[in-house]
Amino acid sequence: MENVNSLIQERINKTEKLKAMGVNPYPSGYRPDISISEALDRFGDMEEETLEKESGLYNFAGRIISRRDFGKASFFHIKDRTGRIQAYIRKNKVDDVGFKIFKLMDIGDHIGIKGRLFRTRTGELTVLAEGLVFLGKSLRPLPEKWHGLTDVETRYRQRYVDLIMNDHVKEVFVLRSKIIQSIRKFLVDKDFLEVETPMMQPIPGGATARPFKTFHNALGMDLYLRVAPELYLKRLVVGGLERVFEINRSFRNEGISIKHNPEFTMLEFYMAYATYEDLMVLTEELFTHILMENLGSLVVEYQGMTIDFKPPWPRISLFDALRDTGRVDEKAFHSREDAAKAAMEFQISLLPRDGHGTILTKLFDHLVEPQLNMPTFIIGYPTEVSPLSRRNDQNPDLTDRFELFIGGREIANAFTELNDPIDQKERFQNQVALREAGDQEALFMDQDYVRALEYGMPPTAGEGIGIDRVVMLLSDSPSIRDVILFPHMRSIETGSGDETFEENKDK
RNA sequence: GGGCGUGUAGCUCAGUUGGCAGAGCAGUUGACUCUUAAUCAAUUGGUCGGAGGUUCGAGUCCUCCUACGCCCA
Repeated sequence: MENVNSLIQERINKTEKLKAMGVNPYPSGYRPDISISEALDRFGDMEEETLEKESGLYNFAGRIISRRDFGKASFFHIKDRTGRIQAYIRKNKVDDVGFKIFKLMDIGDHIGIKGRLFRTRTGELTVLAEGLVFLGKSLRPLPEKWHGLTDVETRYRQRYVDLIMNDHVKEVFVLRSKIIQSIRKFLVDKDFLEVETPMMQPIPGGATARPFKTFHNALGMDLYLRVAPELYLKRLVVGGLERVFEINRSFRNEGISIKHNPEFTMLEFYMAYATYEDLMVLTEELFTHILMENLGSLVVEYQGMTIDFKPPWPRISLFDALRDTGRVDEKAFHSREDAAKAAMEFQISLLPRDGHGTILTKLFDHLVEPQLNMPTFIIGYPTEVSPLSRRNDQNPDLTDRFELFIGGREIANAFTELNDPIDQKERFQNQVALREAGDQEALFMDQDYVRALEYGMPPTAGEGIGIDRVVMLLSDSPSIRDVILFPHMRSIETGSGDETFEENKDK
């Protein structure tokens, strides 16, 4: 158990004193009748004389976040979800017991204040307390008032403290929620149906990525956390749900970085009778909608660069983008050997099983992707790296697919869906061969998905958009951890008594 | 997996050439009924991330481990 330090002990002692006075340190049932922002909005601009006449008695509630004590009076600020306001308590305005209770309160405690508003000599709108209710004891001291909490590890591990101390953090997560609402509204207005598909899947699919594995005891079977909802959503299109979308978590058992969290949120949507070209237009429309609704502008400052989202966005083929760098020999586009040679020049690690298309895509990822700051559609992905995409009619080695890059990162991936069950089965077989050759990211054979296609999927296009990355762009956040409330961290040594961990270790 | 950096009081941080572990804020005690980083006086608080080593002596030097950050794979 953790050592109880003197600061916590001091607060426990105060709690005991409150109890001795007959005060419940954790009461329930108190209801504020005005929020802080409401009070500020309604009375903030009022002249002092009007304020005196108009301001009635209100019940406020909030957490004490600062205090300036005098002998028989005190100024302090309280904070609720909507804002912060100053309060003033005077011994002769509340009774002796009330003031004694206040003296036992600390920064961090929750308090209910009955009072009316006035303006101090310095002009700040302030609640003059006529009564107070103790609403909840905080046993741990909050970080310092001036520097606040800056230690990133503590900010992520104890997000609750981060949220108390850093208003900007809360704003990011409010924006995140609003962005998701905008997306939902945009799609619902276009007659898309929101659905939920399995996160625990017997066969993981829909993306080339390493999955997490778990075990269902009652069924006696392995299950995987999904790496994408794709194959289930497309089964629904086969079933006649011609426009579907899902916004939820996917899981990838890969490294953690500034742009990767093991669980992340993705929007995937599928639209029958549409092509990947239609989706480029739709994507521009969607981003315009999100940006105008939440930021009121199509121009965004991100980490010192200015990103202009005004459509149309350039569409460049992957090979052309690679050519345009001028850093890859033309021969690399025509033979695997020369592509491999080019990759070696840039110290890109290759595997013997990597085909020509894979090598060129790796070159693109290395040389082009980080440079694509303005919204850019890259089209013409090799079939080899696109096992679920429809082949291009002119060139079957390429697919009807695009990825969207913004701020040097992949934001979206979309394609006209492969709805030829025979071609799909062959693609799966190629993936299985890669898996057998040791590629842990390769797709599994999914017979049921092939069977679904055999019933006939209408011509369809689908897209996945990384929500976390979109929120990063719109909130000017450098790390994905800044837009995920509880990002993954290594667990701190829990000691030998952690039975839950021991029990699951063998699985 | 590799490289660089960081870890000292509840929080934010100093700590010199290896020589008594510090400051501000918070806390405690006292004064104070218009302050807002309130003020004034006094004062408590430490597994210097962990283990080992070098040394008369280690927060400081060395090795290993650990967590976090950044870069690379």
